[in-house]
Amino acid sequence: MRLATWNVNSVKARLPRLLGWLEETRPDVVCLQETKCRADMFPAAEVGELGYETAAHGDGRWNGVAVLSRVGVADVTRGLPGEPVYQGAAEDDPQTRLTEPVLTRPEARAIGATCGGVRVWSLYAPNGRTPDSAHYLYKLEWFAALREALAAELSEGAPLVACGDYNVAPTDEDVWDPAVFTGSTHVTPAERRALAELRALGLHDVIPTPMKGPRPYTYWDYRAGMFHKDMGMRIDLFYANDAVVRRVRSAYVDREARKGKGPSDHAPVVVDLDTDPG
DNA sequence: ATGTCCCAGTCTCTGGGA
Repeated sequence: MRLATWNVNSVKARLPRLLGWLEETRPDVVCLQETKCRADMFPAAEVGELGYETAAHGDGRWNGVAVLSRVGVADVTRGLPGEPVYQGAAEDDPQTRLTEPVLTRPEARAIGATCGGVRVWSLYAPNGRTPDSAHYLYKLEWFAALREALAAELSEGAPLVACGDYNVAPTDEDVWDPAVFTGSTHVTPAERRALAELRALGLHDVIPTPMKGPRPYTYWDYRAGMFHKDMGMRIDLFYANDAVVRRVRSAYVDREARKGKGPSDHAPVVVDLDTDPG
């Protein structure tokens, strides 16, 4: 069974590349993030022609997550119980308030589905912007809601995967130059503590093989030739419980998908599992 | 590092977000 997670940075803009990648890579289950697409606008028919069922959760312009599966989609959950609502715009200056309406409902950052006997979560953590911002506090609150949701599901011990764009580099090894990130989000102790609390629930970080270069980065900024200089970050994570980890045969970063014309700024992480021993 | 890409609305440019 082949699973993958990929922040596509707009499923509409990436559709030709997504379809080509699905045909070439043939994953059984794909978790997508930053689809930037309302659920009813998701190109389900196009991926359906390749044999995939879709479960999508989207609110339009930003965010958006989905699960594609050719081994079934059941028990779809959109959002997290108790997930926070970002109120930052209300605290900003009056001009911002005029142009950016205060959110009244949660953002589309989590969707869960059961696919081929595995409970799968596609996750897109808030960016956090700067550590002194309201958005950073929102990010930490979102992780707290995620922890509660996963704790409830993990208590059964059934196979579970929580993968996606966590917008946190777990260690200094997971950024190209730790000195550059001093004072920035993605590396703060509180964010890393949020990841540690998830692992304390019984989740394990399935670290992929980089394929090229010393580190398995999954994201490289579009600007300044960052990809070609391998100045990246590992922020797309594949967290799995014991029932999944003991079946992991291999895992890799598909950096080929970051090359060429019109790529996402993230590369997919692909994980192959042995057949469930039963 | 701040060199690009994507989105929607103000719509062949701008501002916001990452």
